[in-house]
Amino acid sequence: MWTVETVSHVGLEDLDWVSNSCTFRAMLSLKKYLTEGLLQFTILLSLIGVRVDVDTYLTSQLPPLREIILGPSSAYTQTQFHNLRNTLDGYGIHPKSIDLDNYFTARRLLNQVRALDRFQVPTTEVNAWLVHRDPEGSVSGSQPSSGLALESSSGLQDVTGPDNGVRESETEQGFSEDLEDLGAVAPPVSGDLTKEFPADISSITEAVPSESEPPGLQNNLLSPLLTGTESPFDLEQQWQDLMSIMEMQAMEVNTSTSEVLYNAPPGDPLSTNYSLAPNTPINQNVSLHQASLGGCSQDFSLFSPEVESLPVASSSTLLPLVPSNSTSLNSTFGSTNLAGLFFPPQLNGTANDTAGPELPDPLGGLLDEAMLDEISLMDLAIEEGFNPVQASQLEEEFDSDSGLSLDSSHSPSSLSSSEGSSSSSSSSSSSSSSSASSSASSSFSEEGAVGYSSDSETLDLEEAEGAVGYQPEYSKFCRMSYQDPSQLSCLPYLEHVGHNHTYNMAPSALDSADLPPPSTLKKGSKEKQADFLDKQMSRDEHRARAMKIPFTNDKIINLPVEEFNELLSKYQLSEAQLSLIRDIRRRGKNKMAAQNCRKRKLDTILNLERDVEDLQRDKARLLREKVEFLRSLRQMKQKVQSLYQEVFGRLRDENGRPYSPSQYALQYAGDGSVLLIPRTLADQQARRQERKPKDRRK
DNA sequence: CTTACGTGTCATGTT
DNA sequence: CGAACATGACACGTA
Repeated sequence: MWTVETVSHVGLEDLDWVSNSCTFRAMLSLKKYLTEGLLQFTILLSLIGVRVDVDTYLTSQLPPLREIILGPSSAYTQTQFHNLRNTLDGYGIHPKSIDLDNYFTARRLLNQVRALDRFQVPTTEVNAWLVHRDPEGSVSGSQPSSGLALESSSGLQDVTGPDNGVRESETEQGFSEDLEDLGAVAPPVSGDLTKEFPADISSITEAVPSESEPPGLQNNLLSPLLTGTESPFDLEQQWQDLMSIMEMQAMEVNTSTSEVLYNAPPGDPLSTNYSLAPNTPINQNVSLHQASLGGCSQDFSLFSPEVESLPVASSSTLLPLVPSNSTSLNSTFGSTNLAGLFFPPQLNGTANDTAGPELPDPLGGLLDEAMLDEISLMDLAIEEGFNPVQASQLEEEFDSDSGLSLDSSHSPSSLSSSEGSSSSSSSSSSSSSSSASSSASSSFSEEGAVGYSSDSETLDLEEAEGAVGYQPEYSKFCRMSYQDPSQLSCLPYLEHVGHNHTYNMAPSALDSADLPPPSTLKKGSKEKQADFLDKQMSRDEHRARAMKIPFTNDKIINLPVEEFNELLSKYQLSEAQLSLIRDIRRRGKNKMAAQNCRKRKLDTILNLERDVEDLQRDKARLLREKVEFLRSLRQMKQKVQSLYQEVFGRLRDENGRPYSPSQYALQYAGDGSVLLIPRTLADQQARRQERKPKDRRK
């Protein structure tokens, strides 16, 4: 049902409050929706110019696109202008958007996506166990100290100093728990190493996750990192998988971000399916214990001080395990720049006196991949129509190490983006149409009423008749801004105010009746003026005058039906007059309708332009966030790798010698523990694990 | 003269 | 069913 409605024809300066307002009007028919949807879609595509792959980032959650494709036209539906000033905070909803739920949902989800810049990693613990051959072949979990149980070594414990009591107790507890899990079920082992390990070694690394461990992300992130035996290709593959998972999760806007990041979907093959091997053969547990990753729950993306101090904290637990030849932890761990530790594949100086092959850098491939990904992002951003400012901004942000500044919705690049696009993509329409609309239609929106009055011309005419310097443009201008409050007299129902009704009188009578005394105007100018005024009159006005219609066209057009009929009944009118009056009324109303229609159409275009700009902003923001995530992930991996190397470098066999990275590797288990296993087994597991995600993904 | 644009009008469909 | 409204298409005037 349509009440007195009009188009909110907004100028650019009005977009703010218009975009923040929402009104809900009657539902249009499905056909209309489809028609309008096609129109909007077409306009949108043409406005975009370049292909904007917003769906990749926004799926279909943003109202504009969704509405365009699926349903109610947000921009091209009718407006109850009374509500136009109702504002909603923040992200623009289309003033005529019907689907408020969609809007709020999209808004909330967008906020959640924005919140992704806080990349949190829950606390977890890394328990490192030495798994190696026991010369005696009879080590069980109940005898942890028989082998390399360094934490039971009093000499080593002394290193920790007196303040380590708490950690020791923690260590003891974790140790015994792990013994239950691992050692207690470990059968006596003897003979060849590989034979020693159970058939289902992979189950070790897929062990049951501990409570403190997020099922999804943590394993996803860490498990591929700690299997240092994988080839760069494998790691890249895993990294790609990781990233795709992250992307999917990040874009899974139907669930909260935290849920996405922390709780993998129930069927997530990467997070479930962990089972502790019933018979986990451990020869000797020990050497490293509870090398903690706790503290990672802080904002990881920034590597806040807490996180930076993490290695130090863990080092204190490591200290008792480490013989005297360890390097300073601060020098190796506290530094943010871990590249030196990292990329030289050799373990740090403390590690290796064995001339084995260098430890393959398990993360080099990952980082390279990350770099490539980021670079490709940059290319993508540039290719897909971001203006140079945006692109350079993106580049700057990526290059800068100053942390994350992801509040990009109002970032300079966003502003420049919108400005740039509005000045470039819509230069023609926004410069011309917006200027036109801002003058003509802003008042239209302000006033809102349809109150078209063909009388405006008449009024101008009449006013001009009394004015010496009549300006031809004035009539037109008044017509354009007939909704201006100052033009209330143009409104049909106020017509009687200060309005003479000699409009339809014969020109001669009109002249004599209305014009100022002859003293002020010469007859020649009077005639000229009459001619001019004749030209100013519309055709219908001329016709009405010719047919001697006894009332104004304005009344004919704008009077309500009853009053209109009443008016007609007061006069004796010929059939030709009645027909003309009906035509005048019809045409007049249609004229108003056409004007409204055009304003609405223009408004639609402006709104679509704004939607496009919003989407481009969103896309740019999401791209920046993605880059930030990649950076955070890279930093986290560096940390993990540093920890890995640190832990590995401090492991000592029964003879106090470090383990060769070519023969042993630390294996990350799902329950947070870390096992030292022969590299051959690690390779096997890596291969096995590598296959699984691929199969699952299909 | 051509073209783009604004406007009015008509036909037709919708509310 | 008629009035009012919406809109595509066309005509016309003008810069």
